[in-house]
Amino acid sequence: MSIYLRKTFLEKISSFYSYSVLIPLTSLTMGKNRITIHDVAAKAGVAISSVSRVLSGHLDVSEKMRAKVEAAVAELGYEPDHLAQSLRKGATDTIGFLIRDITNPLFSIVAQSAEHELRKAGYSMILINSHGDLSAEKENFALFKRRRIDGVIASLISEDSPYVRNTINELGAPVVLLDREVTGLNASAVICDHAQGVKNATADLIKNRHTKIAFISGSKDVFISRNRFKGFEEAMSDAGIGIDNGLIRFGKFDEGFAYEQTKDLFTGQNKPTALISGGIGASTGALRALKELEIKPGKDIAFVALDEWPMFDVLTSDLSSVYRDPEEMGRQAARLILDLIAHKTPAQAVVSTTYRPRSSSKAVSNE
Amino acid sequence: MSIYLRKTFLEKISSFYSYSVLIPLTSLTMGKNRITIHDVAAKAGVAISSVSRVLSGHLDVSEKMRAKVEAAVAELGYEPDHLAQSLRKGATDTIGFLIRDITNPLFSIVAQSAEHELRKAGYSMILINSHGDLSAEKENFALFKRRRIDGVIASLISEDSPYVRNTINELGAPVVLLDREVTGLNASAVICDHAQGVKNATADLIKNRHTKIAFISGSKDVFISRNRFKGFEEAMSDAGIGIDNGLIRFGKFDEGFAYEQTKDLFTGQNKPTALISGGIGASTGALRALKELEIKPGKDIAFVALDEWPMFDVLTSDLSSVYRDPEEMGRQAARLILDLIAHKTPAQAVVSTTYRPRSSSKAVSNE
DNA sequence: ATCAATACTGGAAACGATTCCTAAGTCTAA
DNA sequence: TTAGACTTAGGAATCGTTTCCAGTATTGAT
Repeated sequence: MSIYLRKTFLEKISSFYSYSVLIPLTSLTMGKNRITIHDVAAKAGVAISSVSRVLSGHLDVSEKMRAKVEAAVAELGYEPDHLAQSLRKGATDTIGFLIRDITNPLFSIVAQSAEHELRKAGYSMILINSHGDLSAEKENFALFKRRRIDGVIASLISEDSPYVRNTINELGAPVVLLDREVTGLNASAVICDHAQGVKNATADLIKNRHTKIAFISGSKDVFISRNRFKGFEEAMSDAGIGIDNGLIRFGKFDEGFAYEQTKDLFTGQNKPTALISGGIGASTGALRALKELEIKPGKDIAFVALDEWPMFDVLTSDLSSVYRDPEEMGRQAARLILDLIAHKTPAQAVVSTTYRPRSSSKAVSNE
Repeated sequence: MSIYLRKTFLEKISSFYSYSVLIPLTSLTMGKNRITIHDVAAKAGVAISSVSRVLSGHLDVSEKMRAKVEAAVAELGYEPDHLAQSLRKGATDTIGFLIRDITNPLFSIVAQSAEHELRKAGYSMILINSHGDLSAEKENFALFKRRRIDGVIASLISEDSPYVRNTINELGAPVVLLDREVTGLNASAVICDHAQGVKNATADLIKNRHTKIAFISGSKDVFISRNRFKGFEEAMSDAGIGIDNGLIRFGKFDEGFAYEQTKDLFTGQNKPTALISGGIGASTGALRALKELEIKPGKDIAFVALDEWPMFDVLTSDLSSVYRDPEEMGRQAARLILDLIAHKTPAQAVVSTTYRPRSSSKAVSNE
């Protein structure tokens, strides 16, 4: 037996020589001499199945065997090949993270937080960006499938739709969605309770005698916009103030849209006295427009940004905000995907939002 | 409209309970019935080797064979298993990206930009964070090795050292380093020409009659600090101004260090009239300290931040900066690692920095 | 001392592809 | 018509593991 093994070992050794003669450069850098379970078995004089058994902590191994194998492993510095393990076991210990948009620093924090959490559980994370492109998103799911990812955390472009349902079903792996409501699927979700924070923010503006409050957000078809607007509506109706539809601007999430709408709002007939802008892109656009119009948030008008971005508190001129904790979102997403992999039933995690009043919302309406 | 919204919201609340009732079936979605090359071969009535040959575009296949196989592939919707391909080919088409620190939004942009570029070349990217912890960094390299990554892009914690050399050599895959000088290795690097931008910034401050310019940066052992300081020194010596060592503060990259140093500088005897802070963390700390001291950058003192962060231009009170393009860094890193994988010789890419004067550096010294 | 039960171990078959080697088939030329 | 060259297709080995199955050695009971 052991003779046979030794023979194959020598054969392997000799094959290294022929390789290195043929390709001296690559073999030097690429560490062609990978140590495999065969080498360990040969060194210890046992069968490869025994090595595997020891390493995977199987019950039926004698102390002598365990000692022999562990000595050989230590001496050779053997580490199992994750690739081969994956192929055999059918699990890659890898989670795909699909991010929708580069420009949103919030999501990169979510991603990194999720990565940290997953790593603790022995998983790695593959990060892919869709660049806001729907066909790229579909392609990315296909890539995940080919790579036999164990699960996906996704910040989707599209909303609940047959398309999403198909894609997720075809994937053949559990999915956690960020800020999306998708029903009737084997998918969990991390949902933010935007409404609560926006409601509090709006109520605070109303307390400062604002009634003409403008509201800019992305597409109305998307959960996040609807949910934010819901908080806005509730606060207004609680105060008995009618909503002026001319001040409500749904459209796109990008900076350009918010920029134009803000310009339009504050150069028109019916000027608002306060502005709530939904999303980081939108806030950026709105602030840029205000700057050009020489309107000072906190002085000339009241302003609340929905979502914060890195260094928000230090760097902005004391902007009020509705805050959600991106690290918490990442942690929850990781937890949910691990639960799904462990065959628990899908669930939703709700992350709360909090209104953080700063000086920009202190401007009092004098109308 | 609002009725619709309220309805979905209620659905959401109740979904905590209803989900598990509606969908008890995890195995249905888990697609156990994977289609393999065997299935395709059987369907087409040919050998699996022939299927492989067709799919890999090998020359010696007849038209009839190609048609048969392609029909079977299309009908079954077959997609090759990337895992099995990797094992056989010895390449995983995967690049590891090692990021040093979550808190730096600049690097998350670098990562995403690199990912975009690598994806175009058929590679995926695994993202791992070291959280500034040296032992975690070492572990992460080991993980990459076990996963048979084809190459690594790394923003290292440590500087050129035997430790780094060992780690990289043991990895057995090419490496691209970000902002690090490591010599005598099969490693490429993306290096930023910090000196140039800092020199221009300093010269501008000098032009406004500043001579007492404070300089805060991280550890002096690190390339980025040395290189930045070099630009500072050059501008000062060009102007014939001696450097006051009491105003130079090397230490750590974190916010806390810069905060303390700034407080110390501006409450001491020998107050500077201008401040250059190196790195995003440092700038944050410095700005926070200045805010507490009620010193206004651009009015009471001149201020230049090294590196920008997302939405820099809109959100800060017109801070001057030395800018480097993180997307360009990502692109260069991707290009370099692909070159190394293609067995080209290691190279360095130099990314330039530019001084962006804004109002915060316009304050003129009146001493 | 013999037999059954138990504890370990080794061999071999997966996992899903690629690729080398060889054999069969086709075609041209003598 | 047949030998030789050239295509084309199939079989089997391989990548590095895990895991099932069967076989041997050991133990305890009768």
